Amino acid sequence: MAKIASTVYEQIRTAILSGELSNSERLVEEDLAVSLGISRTPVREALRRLAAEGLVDVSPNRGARVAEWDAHDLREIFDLRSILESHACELATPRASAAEIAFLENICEEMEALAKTELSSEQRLPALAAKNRIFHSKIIEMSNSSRLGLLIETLIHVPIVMQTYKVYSPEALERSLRHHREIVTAMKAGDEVWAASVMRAHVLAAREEVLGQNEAE
Amino acid sequence: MAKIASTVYEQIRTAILSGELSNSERLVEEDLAVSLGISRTPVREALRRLAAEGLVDVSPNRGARVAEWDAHDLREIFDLRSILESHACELATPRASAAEIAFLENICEEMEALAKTELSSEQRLPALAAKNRIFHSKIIEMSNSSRLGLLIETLIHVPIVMQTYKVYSPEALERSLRHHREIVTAMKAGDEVWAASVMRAHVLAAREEVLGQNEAE
DNA sequence: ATTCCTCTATTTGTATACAAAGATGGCCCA
DNA sequence: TGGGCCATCTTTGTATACAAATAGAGGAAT
Repeated sequence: MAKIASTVYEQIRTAILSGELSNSERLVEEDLAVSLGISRTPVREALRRLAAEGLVDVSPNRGARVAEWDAHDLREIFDLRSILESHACELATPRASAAEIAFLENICEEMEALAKTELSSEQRLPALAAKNRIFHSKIIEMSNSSRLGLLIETLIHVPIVMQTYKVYSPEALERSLRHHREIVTAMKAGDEVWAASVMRAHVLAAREEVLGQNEAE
Repeated sequence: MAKIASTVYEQIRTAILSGELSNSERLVEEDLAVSLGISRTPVREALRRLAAEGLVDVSPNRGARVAEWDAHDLREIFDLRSILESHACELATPRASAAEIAFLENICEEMEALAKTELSSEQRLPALAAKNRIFHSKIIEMSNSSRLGLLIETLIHVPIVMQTYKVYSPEALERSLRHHREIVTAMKAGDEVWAASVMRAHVLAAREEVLGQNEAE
């Protein structure tokens, strides 16, 4: 076990993203340390790191708690994602190789196949979400801008938390898959404006899907 | 003194931004601790925080060193800033109050007055840079998007480092001030597309100014 | 009964001690 | 003479001990 701090960081992060740690739950260093069988030092380091990523809030002398987000936060996040991911598309399009295009097309096919299966939503949604992340990550990677990737990475945490419990409607899912196809088509055509526009629409559509469910509560 | 870790964070950060710590210089925890008369613990926390902000690089078991940036990094950063700050303009324009517009106009006047003085570049550039930061920060604040502000904040560190030693040409300075004026005019007119476009041009122009000097070396 | 205050218990912040991983330099061998 | 290996020394990673600050409960005053 190389670094305890990194391990515990992953553990707490996973616990937050999976919803295991409820919203605004207090994260006491000592408690986490004993429950993991380690000392407070690496726990502390992990918490500060999570704070830097926005997954937990820490106040001086008052400790850390799981961060909380409302509809306004989600709107902000998706707006920014729509801008940054469409920029990634713009950068990626002129750089895209045939192999990369084929890779993206392959993901499209896999997702379409998954969507057609008769599995229950609970079974196929995680698989779809995983493929979806790969699709988006690939385009970001193709953009060849490490900082752009980092910015999007930090923005993506919160939607993941929300998605854990949300189910997309069949229409939204179909639209999403069509968007993916259209993005690849536009990139194949070398039209970065087209690709970027579809990506922006894609993320904004997702925003409405999530916000609609959330604001209705 | 409330929190030593925050104090030392500020100190190291200032030292990096002012160029006091040279590029890729090694930051040994023990050395920093004794030179500041404290223990390694808060130094360590400060270094990890700076790492999260991208000002230092840390490798496992090998410690931290001041981060290094090349022309490609700078290009990435200014590209992203141009997108994000123009978005801030777009959001800020419909929300701008008369008082806020007046505030921005006031900064424009102060900067123009500073530019006209007969002081040497070394004297007036820091003052101009400070006003410039206030101008941009104000617009970001007016956009009412805390995450947008955070993203831009992290992107801004590196250009500050570079600007420390760079001197803008008189033409670039004048163009910059005209951009500021035009941004305020566009916001006053309630035209967010205009405002955002000028802001984007403003940041991209700055990019060329910095890159031109840097790539020439 | 309510509000404010104080005291205590809990929790965070910092220091120090110890363990583990890298870097460095010299020495041996080819 | 040059390259590779071992020992040591430096530096980071983790644990523990102690100090400072906050939160919460209980009591006193109004």
